[in-house]
Amino acid sequence: MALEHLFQGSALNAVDAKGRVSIPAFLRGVIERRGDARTIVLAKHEAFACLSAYDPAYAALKHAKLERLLEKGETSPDAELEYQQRNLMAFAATEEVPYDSSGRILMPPMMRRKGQIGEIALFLGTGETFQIWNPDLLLKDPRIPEDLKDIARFRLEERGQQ
Amino acid sequence: MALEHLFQGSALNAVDAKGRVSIPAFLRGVIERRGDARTIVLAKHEAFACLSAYDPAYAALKHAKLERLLEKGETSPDAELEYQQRNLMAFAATEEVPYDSSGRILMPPMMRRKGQIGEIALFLGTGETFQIWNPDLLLKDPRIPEDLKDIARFRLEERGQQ
DNA sequence: TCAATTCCCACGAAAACCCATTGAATCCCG
DNA sequence: CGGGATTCAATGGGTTTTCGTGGGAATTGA
Repeated sequence: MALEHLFQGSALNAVDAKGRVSIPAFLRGVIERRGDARTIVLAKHEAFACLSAYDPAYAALKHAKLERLLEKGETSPDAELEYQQRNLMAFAATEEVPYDSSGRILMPPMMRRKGQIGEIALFLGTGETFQIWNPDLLLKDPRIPEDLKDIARFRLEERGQQ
Repeated sequence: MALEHLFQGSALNAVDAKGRVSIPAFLRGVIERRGDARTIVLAKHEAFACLSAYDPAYAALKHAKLERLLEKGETSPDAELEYQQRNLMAFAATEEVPYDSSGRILMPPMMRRKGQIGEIALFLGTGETFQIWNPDLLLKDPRIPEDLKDIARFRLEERGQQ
């Protein structure tokens, strides 16, 4: 597998009154290098109180990964069911949204609620995908490494001083 | 693993008013021989009060290693969480910055603070990666071998005489 | 018709780009 | 071997472009 271009870095962007958010340029760059889409796929993260996001090309890859998992651990009826459930989550519970010429998406209301995103969205690159957080929720989560919280605090501070 | 080209040597460069720093040419040479990118990845060093830097190719290698680890030992929820945490640290807590035709990067403010880099940056090659130090902090660190501090002192002296 | 969505333009700050200078290292050729 | 010429690296400064963001006009649809 191994994707050539990886999402990395962090940024804090505003969600305006219309629900628009700029996808940071450095993430858009990766999306457009991976494929020629100007679109992102949004999903609720499986483990954290945030959204998971990626490009359409990655969605296909993810599907292939699930298939492989099934074929490896197959024979068990549990595995089959789990596969069905994962597949549902991977595709039905996601939304694909395009970004405009200035790099903004219109955050879908359902996703905004699922991710509990308020007026400010924290973007975190995680390699194959990236995450979108309500920064306050990240700071509260005990599973998040302290060093990363420092970064979130720095971004908040940076923005506050303007 | 084993990368063919290794970072070595030391240099002291200025950080100007705009936050720009020249990446020493001998380090750039290694980056461009490893891959064809003209960018470096910056991260806070895990142990020292400095920054760790490397090329994107090395970052991808690191990622592939993590992936393999997960696919081998997965299913345990602990393993899954640890994977998430490592991924966050490896990608969200780092920044990728391009250098221009004259070999300079714009040191991101967050990294500059994390590494406590002032007006002068000390570059040290360490094989697979290189480090960027505030020279004063290096001289103060008791864990740094005296011989290395001598090199730092020499570089400072060299520069002072101009 | 009114509300909501999409499109378009505008602005300020920041980043990327371009050019110029200096000093050091290297080359070249007698 | 020496010394002038040439190249390259590091750095300073100005200009252009991009990015994130707000707001208004146009369009859609109930």
